[in-house]
Amino acid sequence: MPSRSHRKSRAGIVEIASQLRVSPSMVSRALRPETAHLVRADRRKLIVDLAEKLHFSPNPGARILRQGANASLAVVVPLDENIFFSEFYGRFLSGTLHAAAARSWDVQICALRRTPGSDFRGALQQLGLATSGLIYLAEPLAAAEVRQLRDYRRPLVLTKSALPPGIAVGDAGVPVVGVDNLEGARAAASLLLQLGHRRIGLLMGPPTSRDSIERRQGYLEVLDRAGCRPSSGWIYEGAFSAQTGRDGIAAMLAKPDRPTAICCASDEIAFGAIDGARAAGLRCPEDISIVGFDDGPWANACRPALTTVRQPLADLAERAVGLIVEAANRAGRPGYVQQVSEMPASIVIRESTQVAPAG
Amino acid sequence: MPSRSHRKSRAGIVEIASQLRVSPSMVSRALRPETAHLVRADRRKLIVDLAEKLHFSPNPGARILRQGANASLAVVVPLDENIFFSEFYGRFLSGTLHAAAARSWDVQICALRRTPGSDFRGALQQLGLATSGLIYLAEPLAAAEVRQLRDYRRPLVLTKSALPPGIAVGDAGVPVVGVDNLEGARAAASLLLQLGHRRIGLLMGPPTSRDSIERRQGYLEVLDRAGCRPSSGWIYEGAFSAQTGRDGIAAMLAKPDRPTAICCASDEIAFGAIDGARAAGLRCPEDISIVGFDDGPWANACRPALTTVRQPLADLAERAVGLIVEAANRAGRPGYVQQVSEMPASIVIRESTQVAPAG
DNA sequence: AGTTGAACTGCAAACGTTGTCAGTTACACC
DNA sequence: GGTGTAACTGACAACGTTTGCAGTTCAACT
Repeated sequence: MPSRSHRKSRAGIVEIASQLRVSPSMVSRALRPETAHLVRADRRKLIVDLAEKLHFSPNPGARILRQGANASLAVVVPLDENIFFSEFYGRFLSGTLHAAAARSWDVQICALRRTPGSDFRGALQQLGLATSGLIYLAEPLAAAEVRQLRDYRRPLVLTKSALPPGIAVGDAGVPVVGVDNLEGARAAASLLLQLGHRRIGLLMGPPTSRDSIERRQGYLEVLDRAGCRPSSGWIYEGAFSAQTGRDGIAAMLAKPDRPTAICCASDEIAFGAIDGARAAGLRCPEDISIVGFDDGPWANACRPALTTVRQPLADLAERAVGLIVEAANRAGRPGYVQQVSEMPASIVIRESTQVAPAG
Repeated sequence: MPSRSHRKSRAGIVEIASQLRVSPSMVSRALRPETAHLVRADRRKLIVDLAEKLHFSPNPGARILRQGANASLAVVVPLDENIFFSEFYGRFLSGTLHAAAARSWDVQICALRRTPGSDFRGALQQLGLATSGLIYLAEPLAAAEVRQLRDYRRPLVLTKSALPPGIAVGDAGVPVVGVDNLEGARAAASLLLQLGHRRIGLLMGPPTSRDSIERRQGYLEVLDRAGCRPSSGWIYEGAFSAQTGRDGIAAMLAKPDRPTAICCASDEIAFGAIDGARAAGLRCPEDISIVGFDDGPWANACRPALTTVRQPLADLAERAVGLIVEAANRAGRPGYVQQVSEMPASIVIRESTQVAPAG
């Protein structure tokens, strides 16, 4: 903990005031843009100069206390070594930073270590202590935890990915933002069909992941309608990792009949799939078309550049921040309006897809 | 800004006290672990229960004000869309989160938009308003800005990458943490020499980047000593991006004589180089060995897995947080001890390097 | 029953800033 | 010189919590 003697060294507003033989009020006024016009110019200059010289900065505690709240929100992330590597967290967070900066809000990022027995809501409470709102971006919650969250007394936004698959977004009782996985997956599957592919495989994420489930559903919906439902040997599930892509495609290629196109549940899986295909002597996109899901930075930097579904994570973050700020501003408390925001995902066509090879 | 009526809804310590006909002091004591033993068990239970029921959480402002400081630090990052994508920021930040969590400090991440004319120190001041310390992780500073920072009155740590190339780390006048680029680069170059490579090219980052300069120096030092200084056509500089790798290797392969190994200034450049080599019909590592610098998550996930220099960014972050916490705890102010911490970088040998081809 | 000490409790004073309110000054105008 | 108005100023009371201090209770001893 910061020592308390640290504070002793601070020159406060009264110190400045007494040196200048002015009242503290004047110093306060002179130093804040909103009220600066209230003090005579020459005096203001004196004050500002001295404040500058003394390296004055207002005591945050006092300011927060006085003003009742501070313009800051906390983002709760899992305490995981690699979270920033993931497209999802990285881009969402940077979007949050942007959106918050645009409103001159501060962003606090807290890691949440969840242990099964611990008081989840209490921990969250603790984390969000010094902020006006909370965006939950960490591991999927249990249904019971979502219920606990309903009466959380500060502005709170959940990401859809954190909502357990069993709960519909509309029933969460808490504002939820998410990407329209269904529509994105449908678009990807449709593209492959249009390119003439009929034998299409699926490389999906873990079956416990809401995102993976929704994407799978979107793919299958379109393929079913076209009469191209993949056989079970053409559906492979694993972690959201390159290794899953490599393993999955190896498994598919071991079968007698092989797909000419693959839908993946993430870019990373797609990279692994391209790599695995190459290792097996297949060229992408000539021999096999592959679409990812995310449109992370690598999608455009790798070769072949990846055709993929763009997750509008920045928009998502913008929306989440917007909801928080709005809720914080809503003076009275006219009850929670259930807010569900699904952001449209769109397909980005690059090099990893091509018309289906003849035969 | 959060509305002020928001606060009205809060049940404070006095509210609890009056409902229970106890003094606020008792409530305060009962609710904080440090002082809980001072209140009789039955009473404490009453208080804790009611606090729980009312979803009480202490007003952060008042607490901070009273205690003089709060256990939190701010990390200043650039307001850039892709920062989290970069290995550097991502891993450093996640390290910071870890280190802070271990000390139960909070981390606030602020984006700093730097405009040339603006008051840099003031902006920083503003950003770190509510925190006890600052880690500067954003764009390289100008020499004048570093000078301004010397008398920053709160614990502050700079990353070496942010220090302009003109200033020695020892002269910054501010604690600096960084990676020992020199030693890392030397190790990489030595490895290639040991593998029998003599024709070695360099794909470097921008000549304004301190990191790139130091890495280049490390490479050249070792190569010079072995009598293998690359000709100027074998040294290519660009952004820290895959495209630089692709462009650079294309340029080198256009020359009559080609290198058998390449040292890169970052993993990303190395990925581009591998890709470019492949596009030109060369296999990595059989025809050309390539080493990166960073050891980001992709280094191990791509094929061939990248031989690279591991940046101990988590250690770096740990050290930075440690310095901040220590400085915050140092009760008196026995002057700034100039702290320079260079963390050792070590080489990780994977698949992208091999003994030099004969001839 | 009186004494002692430990365990517990409440009062009141901070912490540093800001907004309200009631002045006080300065200045132009009659 | 008086009046009216606008511009400026200072005193003071919050904001909600923590903590030093001075009690008060209570059980265990003489």
